[in-house]
Amino acid sequence: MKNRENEVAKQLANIFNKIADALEFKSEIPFKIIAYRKAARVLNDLTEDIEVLWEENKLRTIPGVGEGIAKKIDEYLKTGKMRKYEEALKNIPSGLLSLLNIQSMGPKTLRLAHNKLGVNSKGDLEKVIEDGSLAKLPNMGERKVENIKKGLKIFSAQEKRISIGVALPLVENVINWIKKGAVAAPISSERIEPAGSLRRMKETIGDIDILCTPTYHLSGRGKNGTKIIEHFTNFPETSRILAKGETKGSIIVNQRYQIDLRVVKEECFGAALQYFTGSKSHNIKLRSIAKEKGLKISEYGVFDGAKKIAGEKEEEVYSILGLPYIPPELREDRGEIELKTIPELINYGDIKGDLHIHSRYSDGQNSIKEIAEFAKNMDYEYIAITEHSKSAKYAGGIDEKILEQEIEEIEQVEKECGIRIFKGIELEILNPLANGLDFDDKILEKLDIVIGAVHTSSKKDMTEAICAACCNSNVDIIAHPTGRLISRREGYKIDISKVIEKAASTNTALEINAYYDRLDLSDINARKAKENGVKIVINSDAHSTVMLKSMRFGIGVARRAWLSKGDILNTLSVEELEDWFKNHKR
DNA sequence: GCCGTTTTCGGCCCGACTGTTTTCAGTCG
Repeated sequence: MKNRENEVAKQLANIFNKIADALEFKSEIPFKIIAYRKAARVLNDLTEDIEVLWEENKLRTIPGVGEGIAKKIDEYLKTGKMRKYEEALKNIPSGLLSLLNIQSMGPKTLRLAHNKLGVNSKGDLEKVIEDGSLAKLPNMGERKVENIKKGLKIFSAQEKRISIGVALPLVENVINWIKKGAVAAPISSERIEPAGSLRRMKETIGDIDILCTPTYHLSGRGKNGTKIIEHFTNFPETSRILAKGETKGSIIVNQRYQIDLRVVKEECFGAALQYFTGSKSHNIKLRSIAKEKGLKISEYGVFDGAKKIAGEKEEEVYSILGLPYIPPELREDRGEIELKTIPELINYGDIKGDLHIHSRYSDGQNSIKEIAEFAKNMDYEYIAITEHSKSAKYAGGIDEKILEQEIEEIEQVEKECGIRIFKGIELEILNPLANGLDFDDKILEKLDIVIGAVHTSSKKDMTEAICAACCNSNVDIIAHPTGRLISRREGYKIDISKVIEKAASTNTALEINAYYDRLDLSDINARKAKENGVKIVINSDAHSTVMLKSMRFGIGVARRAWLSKGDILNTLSVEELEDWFKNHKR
């Protein structure tokens, strides 16, 4: 039996990453660090159950796991401990290594700040920035400190928010846990749903809210709410219980994530769901509309004087105000309340294929065949294999010769698996000085799909280079157009409005990259692109088969951007898409 | 610490960029 989302493999990945951080901090040989990081990455995305592999003595079949790491995994699975981990973290204050996540703060700088200035925490770091002592260290200066300060700002802003990619699976686990503790109630229609920014599919989430009705009760006697909440607070990964009552429970999970559960009566569930979903400004506007009509909205329902006139279903709350039902992803007070008709948003089942996937040929984890089979199981009609091109050396970029070999393999697998596999490349857009694209047109013409992409973190303005790529008749899509990483860095320097205009005039599609730390384009930019008539494509940018599942985060962004099925390239059928590839730049 | 159609030892992770220097150290992808 597969354990929950391969929890143990993820724990191990986390441990190996921390070891790598610690070794980096101690300036160990880089190759060891790389090896730990690789093992961590592979374990994090592992599809097989790690404990099964362990029992069958097959740990070493995992790529990146050799004798040393296999031994450490074995030790951990046997004893729940790992000596190497404890040893690596010895003498390093807890919390210090997390500062490595600050942009421009690498292991060398951190060590220097720690050794010379006694920096042990974020607070210490802020202090030595302010009093100027950090800038006085060797090889440091005003500008470096300024960059760290900026990095710190992003780090602080994101520190308390949870990425949707972490929050959603976590909530699903918690909901399953609550359901598992429930006994089918005599009344049907028991309900449990996440609310808040998570339900609105925001890219980052503050606290996680879950609502349920008391019909989710445990066997035994006692008040329903109390029982449910008692069970909720026993969630295995709970590190602290903040509150535990009859209608509300609140826990901290894994030392970091706050989750609230509210138990609300069946007849109020719709109103409560609406209320707790927000956003705040959306709700304020609804309340003012209600007021004009002489009504009052609260989490308990819609009231005409003392009389409750709606509340069981969320739809009622809107209809009673004379509004169409507004999907959660639109509730940001960005004009959705004023709409006469709500756009038909793309649905989670509308995507027919994934057009940006890496296999083992570059830095992906799986073979083309594994990817094809997985995609077929997801009911996709097609996929595209798009490795990094040769200049992306750090990501195992491939040259023309290997690309030709890969094309042959793709054709072979396509025959075997019966799913259309487009032959593609994620083509490096070189920085302005290096001029142009990574491959010449001759080879690009052989491919079905060319995705132009920038990866280098150059501070040069990339607008012109990307616009030039749009003008190339072989380039179909621009991947992750701004290059931001939500938790770590702003994008590269780019005038996104210009890129959108150029994409529109050249019929180049722009990507919503569904990887949860990118979600790039953002909902705001994607909406701008739509308004300019740009085609959007939602891609997973998967480096492993598991990552193919992250498509839903991209669809969330698309919904928040008011996109419909018709705006999105990979809702087309195979034939329509082939047609598009052939003709969009003619 | 991993890995092997060149190897059980000796490669692997390299190049661009920034900001610090006066020839180079550190970060990033």
